Amino acid sequence: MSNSPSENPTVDEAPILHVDLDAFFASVEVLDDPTLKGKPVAVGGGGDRGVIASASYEARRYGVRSAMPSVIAKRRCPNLIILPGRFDRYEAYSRQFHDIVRDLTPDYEPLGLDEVFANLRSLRRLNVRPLSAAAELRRRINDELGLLCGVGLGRNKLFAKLASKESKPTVVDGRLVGGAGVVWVSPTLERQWLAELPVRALWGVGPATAAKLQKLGLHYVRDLAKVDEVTLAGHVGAAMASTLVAYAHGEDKREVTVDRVLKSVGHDQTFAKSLVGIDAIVEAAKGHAAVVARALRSQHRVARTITIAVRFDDLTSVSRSQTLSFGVDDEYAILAIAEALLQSIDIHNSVRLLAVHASSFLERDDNNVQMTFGLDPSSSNAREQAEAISRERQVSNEALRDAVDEVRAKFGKSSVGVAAELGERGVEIATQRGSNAFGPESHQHGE
DNA sequence: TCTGGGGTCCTAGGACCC
DNA sequence: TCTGGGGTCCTAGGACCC
Repeated sequence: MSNSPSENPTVDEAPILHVDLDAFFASVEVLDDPTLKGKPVAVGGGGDRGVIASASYEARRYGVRSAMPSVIAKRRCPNLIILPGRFDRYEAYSRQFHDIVRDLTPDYEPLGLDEVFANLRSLRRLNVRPLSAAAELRRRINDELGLLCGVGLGRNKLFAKLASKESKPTVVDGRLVGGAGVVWVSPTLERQWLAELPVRALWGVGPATAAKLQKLGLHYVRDLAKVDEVTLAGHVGAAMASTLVAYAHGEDKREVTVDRVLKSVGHDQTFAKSLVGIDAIVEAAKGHAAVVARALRSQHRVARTITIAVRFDDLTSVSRSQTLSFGVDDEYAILAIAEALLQSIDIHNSVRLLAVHASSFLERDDNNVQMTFGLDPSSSNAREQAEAISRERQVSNEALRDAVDEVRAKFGKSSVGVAAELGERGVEIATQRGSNAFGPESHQHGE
């Protein structure tokens, strides 16, 4: 369903562009180590519980796909080279990718490291044609980064994304076929094309929703176009029903949002060997808290809500969260809350995954605790600053202790003895940082 | 085939305030 | 005394995306 040669849409006809880098992580690995070229390469977890994040086209010929358990991937392709992933490298390439897109227009929105939506409307006055802009984008990404990509053009995000998928090469019977590079869905064809797609092709329809739709006899997008939205809402929820019906009619109100604001950071880890007992879990939580704290500080954020989640060996999960009246960004505070929350969970089984997340961000300047003590950033008196920080930390510690107490009170009934013991340790951990008020970290505030 | 780690958004119920 | 309803925040869980 690609563009016919005679068609050359204007920016008004094809305002939205979607670029998707081919086999991104795996391609970067091959660029950094040319001896991998032509071999089946994947990036992901190599262990028993690993999953493939990205697979080269050579690996795809054997049926290796992203999100596939590595054990299965190895079974399908015994020679598969599974690499652990070097995200700093992918981020470096991603930044260059974004630089190239930005040369086309600053009006773009990244999705993960390897995809971008761009709004071409601001190019109207420059008389830029979307097809030539897309071709130039591909050429630069290939020349300057050594990466291949697919580009889709459409009336909205829905069609641009579907088109970029269509632009990609696919594996059929072990052979690589197609790969138009740039695809535009023309208005005369878009309805019919959409109608024939399986519901699973739509954004937001995953395995669970697809199964529900299947039960309702809705297999293709054309089926969705005829369904009563209120009835559908009874099965998939109001928001999902509304967007699905809109998509089925080719409507997509999502804008290209240039500066999306980060809303949460977290760290998840699936252990090669499940953890047994609360002590091992709390020990692991220390590392998680440190990772999350670092992420918060690097984003210049403080978080009011700490969430922990555990997944047991039977694959059931539970989560607990606590929202504080103030924001935190250091590992001791995060750990104190996380530990109290962990104590509230009935650890009835060995634990395969532990997650610690932070959300409800406050700008540092809006943080209640700091506000209360009116730290004056204009003051050049280092000693005053240090004393203010010390006071602030003390109050932070008291507030933190109260917050830990609150968690204990909320969940404590079932395990009073354990909770009491935790409380002591929680405060001890919190105090540890307070005693460090004049340590290295105060410099960044002080002088 | 037996499921990662980084995130986003939605839902439903309860608490609380007016 | 018994009662309503809207708005907002919090919590737990689920689904989805790359």
